Amino acid sequence: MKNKLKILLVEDSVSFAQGMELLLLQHPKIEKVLHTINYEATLDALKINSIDIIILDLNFETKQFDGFMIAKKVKQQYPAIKIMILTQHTRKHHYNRLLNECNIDAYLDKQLGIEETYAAIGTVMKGQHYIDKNISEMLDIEHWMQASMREQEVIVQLMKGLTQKEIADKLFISPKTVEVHIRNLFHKFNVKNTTELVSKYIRYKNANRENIDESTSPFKSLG
Amino acid sequence: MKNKLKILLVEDSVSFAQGMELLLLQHPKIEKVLHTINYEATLDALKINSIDIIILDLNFETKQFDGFMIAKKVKQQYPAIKIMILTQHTRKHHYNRLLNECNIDAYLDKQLGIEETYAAIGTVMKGQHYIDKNISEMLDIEHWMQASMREQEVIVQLMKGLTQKEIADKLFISPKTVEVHIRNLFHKFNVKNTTELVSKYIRYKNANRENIDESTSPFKSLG
DNA sequence: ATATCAATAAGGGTTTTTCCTTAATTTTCT
DNA sequence: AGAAAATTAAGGAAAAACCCTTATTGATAT
Repeated sequence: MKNKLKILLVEDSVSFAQGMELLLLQHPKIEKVLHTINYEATLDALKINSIDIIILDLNFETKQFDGFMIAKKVKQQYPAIKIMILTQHTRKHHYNRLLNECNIDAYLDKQLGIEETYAAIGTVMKGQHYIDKNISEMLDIEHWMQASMREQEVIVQLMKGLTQKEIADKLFISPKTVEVHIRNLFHKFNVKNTTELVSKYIRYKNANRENIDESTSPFKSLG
Repeated sequence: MKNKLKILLVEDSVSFAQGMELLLLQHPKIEKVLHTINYEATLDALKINSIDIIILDLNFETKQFDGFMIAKKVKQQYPAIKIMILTQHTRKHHYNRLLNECNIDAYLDKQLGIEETYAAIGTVMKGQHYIDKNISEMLDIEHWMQASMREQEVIVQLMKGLTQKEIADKLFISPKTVEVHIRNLFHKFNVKNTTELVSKYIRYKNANRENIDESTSPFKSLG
């Protein structure tokens, strides 16, 4: 990595992109940061600029901004450009599609700090893939998505230290039913007891950090 | 809060301060960000500048940079200035000393995002105290510091879902001893069973985020 | 419409955890 | 050196967790 890097940030949240740009430019190896917000602008930018890395924010909510399409098209036209995915909502099928169909180079959790991004850039420029720890961990226990509502209610009570009997009283069901829910959770998530269950659950929850999720942009009002 | 805010950042890690400065200046209500790295420079800066808020990074490791002294002195000389503490290693006695002796206005976890800082600034400028959620949670279970080495080893195995017998075999001690360690932990941390124990433990560990702790600065090399 | 899945529940049995007490040895701190 | 805390361990008993099987109801999906 002798030359300085030129990065294109594809991100539909302008304020987030601005903060990101400032942080990226802090790094001595990063020379230039461009910013586009959609498919057309991205391809236009690539025509007139030489870009090393695209950092692509996958926002699956909006339809007019399809990260998959951008990733695929760019990799076809410019195979040398590294594509790094930034996301908040990881799903296993997204992950598989991006890695296999689109040949992306890195997969990062948006909630993580800039240091994670720097590390990913280093790895990717060496020609290796970089999958962020939280995301790979999350994928392992992606079964959480398969947990039913009732099952999740039970886990929440387990974390508080309630017994099966106490949970039954709280949810107005039989202790035997609570037992079934717990046993089903054991099988779904391949754990041996409630201790391991909540252990995995909390680590997953934390990898997802849903409490911070509300604020896509770090720039809120001061009230 | 009609006027724009002038902030003084007291921080011994220059790179961290620079990133922080950029982020703070992103906010429309923040006009100016100064930066000092020690006691004398801070008092000098206060003599020639009108400052609204001091964001003070408490680094308890180094002795030449005593956050307590700065906080106390500033509050004596300039009672109108709000002091916000940024820290990575929260301890209950630090917290008490800062709030009671030094009259600081906010207490924040360094690992958290800029949005937390913005929220804290808003609260503090209204004259209220702001104690970040992670920190208050951490203080509640600050007893973790009282857990012995052996007890912590046992918790780690509990999280993996091992039974008392299995833990005993792993640590080459009697199951009865494992039982004693677990029972002692119950009393120390005021929980009812292992499930609640590991639940609290992981949440504490995560509030502390020791895995990210190594890197004080977000600006690492690209390798 | 019919198969699949979520949620409910029970009987009966084994294993594990949890609580109570008591106590010896080692380590650590003052 | 002496006190305090950590680590070790046991016997006995109650409570809870865990495993297996079977079964009904309601919702949802192909």
